Amino acid sequence: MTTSSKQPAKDTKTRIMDSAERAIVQSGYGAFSFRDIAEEIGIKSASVHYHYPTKGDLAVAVMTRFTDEFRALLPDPKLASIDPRAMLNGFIDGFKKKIVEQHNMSLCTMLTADKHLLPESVGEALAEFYEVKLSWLTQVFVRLNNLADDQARVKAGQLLASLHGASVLVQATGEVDWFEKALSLWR
Amino acid sequence: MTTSSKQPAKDTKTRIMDSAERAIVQSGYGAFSFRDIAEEIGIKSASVHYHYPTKGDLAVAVMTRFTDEFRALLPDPKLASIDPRAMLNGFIDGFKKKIVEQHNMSLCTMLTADKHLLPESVGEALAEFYEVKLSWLTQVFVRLNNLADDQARVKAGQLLASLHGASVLVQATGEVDWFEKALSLWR
DNA sequence: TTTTATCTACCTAGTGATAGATAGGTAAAA
DNA sequence: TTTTACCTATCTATCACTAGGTAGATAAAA
Repeated sequence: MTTSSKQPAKDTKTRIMDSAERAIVQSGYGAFSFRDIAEEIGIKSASVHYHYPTKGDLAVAVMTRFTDEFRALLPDPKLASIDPRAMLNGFIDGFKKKIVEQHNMSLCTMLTADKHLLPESVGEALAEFYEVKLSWLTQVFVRLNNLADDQARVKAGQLLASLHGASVLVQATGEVDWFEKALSLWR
Repeated sequence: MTTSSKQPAKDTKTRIMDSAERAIVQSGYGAFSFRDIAEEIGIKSASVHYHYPTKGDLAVAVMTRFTDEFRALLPDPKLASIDPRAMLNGFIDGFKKKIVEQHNMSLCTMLTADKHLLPESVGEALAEFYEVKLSWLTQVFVRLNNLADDQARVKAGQLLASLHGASVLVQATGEVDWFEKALSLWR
């Protein structure tokens, strides 16, 4: 009774972002439309513009939310109670879950491919996301392999490339096994 | 004088494919148009449809030509006169040239990202290209590391993932250095 | 307690631009 | 005379985006 009768399931802004994220991940920035989103959640496209004036605004909101949720999932790399190996595997598993189980490429890979079409603001949100991943992985490699910062950052880039490239392979061939094969170097 | 006066510089079909390939690589399948291509080469969009009835036909032609040219550049993996290490480096350098110097992602990465939008025929041409790369790399790794076929194919997938992932990193960050960093594992 | 004003979240109806694709014509080459 | 390679002109669909309106909630003023 007292349990938040003010919260009507999910608010419209959230439902719009959910739909947009799914559409971008599936078809890219150029191929998702306000009309499709509106239809999916049962309002008119003009009402989507009410919440997010432009397509760029919506994409930035999606990307920002994604980055925040992602950051929240990452443990502190310095946390002594977690083995850095386990952190790495957790990171890889998280990526795998997104691309293999949902059967598409990651949000950031899709937006990167469409970078020439993006408003600058979306490009910035995208760059920030890569920086979050790179700096977290760098810290983990520093701990795991006793490396200097710049050396660890190179390794972070290598792993990140393997992950993104694995998603390309999976998508292109339709064979999900390629993910584990491509990542077996790191496990 | 006798040098092919039949070949008037470049025929229209070729110029259309050149323009389409550049456009796909730069902006993806969804964001290249018959109108843009027509304007670029100085004819009308209806005339592009004369040569390639549908967008899918044009994309298949581009992808097929790309695969053929690519295949022609690859040396026979069994050729004793070439060190397999050198073959690998040549492969990586070829990829690097495409994505770093031309400053965009590869044709196949772009089309893979847009796979949900592609006519089936384009998807098939794309899959064939990946198979060409994978089987060539597999043969090279068999020779280089004395591996069984299936083990070598896993390594081929790992390298291919690194390459494609590196192009994503370069595109996302704008820092071309990421290519060599991500590939340093393999050189 | 009623009125007035404001805000939220949607709507209808439309803009101009652009997309892929087609019908039908023309002029030159084979 | 048929084919080739282009053209003009147009079709229908869809795009992002906007103007202007409305029902309902909230809240301050009378």
